[in-house]
Amino acid sequence: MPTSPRTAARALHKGQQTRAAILEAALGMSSHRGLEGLSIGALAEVTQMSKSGVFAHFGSREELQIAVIREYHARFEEEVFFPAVSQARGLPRLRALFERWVRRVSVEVDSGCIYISGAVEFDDRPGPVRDALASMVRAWQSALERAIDLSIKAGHLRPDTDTLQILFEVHGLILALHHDARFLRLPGAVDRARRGFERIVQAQLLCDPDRPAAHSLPIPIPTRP
Amino acid sequence: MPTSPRTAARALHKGQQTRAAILEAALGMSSHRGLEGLSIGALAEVTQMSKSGVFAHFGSREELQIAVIREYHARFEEEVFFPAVSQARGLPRLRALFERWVRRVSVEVDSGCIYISGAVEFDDRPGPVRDALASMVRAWQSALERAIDLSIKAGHLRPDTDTLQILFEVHGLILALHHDARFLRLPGAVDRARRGFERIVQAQLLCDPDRPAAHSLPIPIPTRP
DNA sequence: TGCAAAATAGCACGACCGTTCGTTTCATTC
DNA sequence: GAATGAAACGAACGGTCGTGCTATTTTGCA
Repeated sequence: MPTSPRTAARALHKGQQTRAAILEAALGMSSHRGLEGLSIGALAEVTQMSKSGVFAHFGSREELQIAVIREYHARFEEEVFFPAVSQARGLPRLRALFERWVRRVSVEVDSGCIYISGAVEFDDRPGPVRDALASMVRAWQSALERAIDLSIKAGHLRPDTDTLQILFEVHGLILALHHDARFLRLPGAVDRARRGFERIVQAQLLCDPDRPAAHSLPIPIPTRP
Repeated sequence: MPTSPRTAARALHKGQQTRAAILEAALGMSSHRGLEGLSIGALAEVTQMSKSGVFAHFGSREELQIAVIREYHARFEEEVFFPAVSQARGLPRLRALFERWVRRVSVEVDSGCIYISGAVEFDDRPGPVRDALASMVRAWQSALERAIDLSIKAGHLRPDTDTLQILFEVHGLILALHHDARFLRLPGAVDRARRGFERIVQAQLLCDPDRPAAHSLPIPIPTRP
């Protein structure tokens, strides 16, 4: 297969290639230590490079942090959002979104969610990093908001449903899951989150367009390549 | 009033006095920057002392962090727990606990809850700080657990109520409140938390021993001396 | 194959970190 | 007033941090 060298789909130039490798390591590091725990020196050690070599790819620590946030967002979309929007509008799609979100967070029991840790680290530290983080979180929240709205419009949820209230409570379930599973290391938090979700949905249910219990969705467990 | 100088109830010796002042400043600092953001140098600047002067009172940064956690816990108890246990067993007490918890977190919109930020900072950083934090959080959670259990035993909540599930969901509401109010700066998060709590309680209600809407409890707003 | 450009290394800087140590200040007691 | 013990200071240490510089190597294209 002849690849035109400059714009070839996958034939990254050396620079972009190592940049991607650095970003990969940075993603792992900030999942563990948080975005503030991201250190160029430690990153250089992991990637077997010099500090300045790592540094040159991003120009500043702040830019690196923002790049990490963007990369995390892209992966989150790919793993949670995109597969779920292939489901039918309304409750099935909303269920798929939540289920994949739960799975993502429970996979992250050993690595942490950057949205959640970042929200705590930057909640009163204004600047471009916080802005980037907040805009990503808002994007995800309005995606959920749309899914809830569609569930109402589709007649799956009661028309007097308070969309933002549902969003608030569902988000709370995820945060509690992250807290209990990751900090307290309690078992069974995943099921508690799922049961909480079902309880919220049941209370607003008009008619269930899906199987009654959504505990075993036929969604294949996503594997990261 | 003659005070015997050594064991006088309130006449703290100079050492304990400045130690308390340092702790006060440290509490404020770690509410804003997190326990990891606590810096002896910055603390010395705030308290108008030398770094080594501050240091000597705690022996290490870790000990300082643990002292901060203990102090935070004591204040949390005094402000949330103790006043609430004066309420009648069962739902009234549970409502009071939640309401005071909500108020505390919403006051902390400008300063942050150490339990929440600490959980994120130390979720995979083992050591004495994490242990201290976890034991305080667990203490608070089991206090809530007891209150929920008493609500069941008192016949206020259905006997088949899953105590830990309620605890999980209620905790999620607080975390969502902290996230939305503090990071996203969304208005109305406090009411969303209250409505979420009422929804959870209503679903498990046997007979309401209190006024139907618990939005305006006759609890005086606690003011910190 | 050669050459420009991109990528990386090496080194040093200033700042801040927690910690140590010897000294000085101060209040209390004999 | 001298002696004693606690409290605070000041300077320094070794370390890590992000960030500039300047070489040097590597890469990709003519």
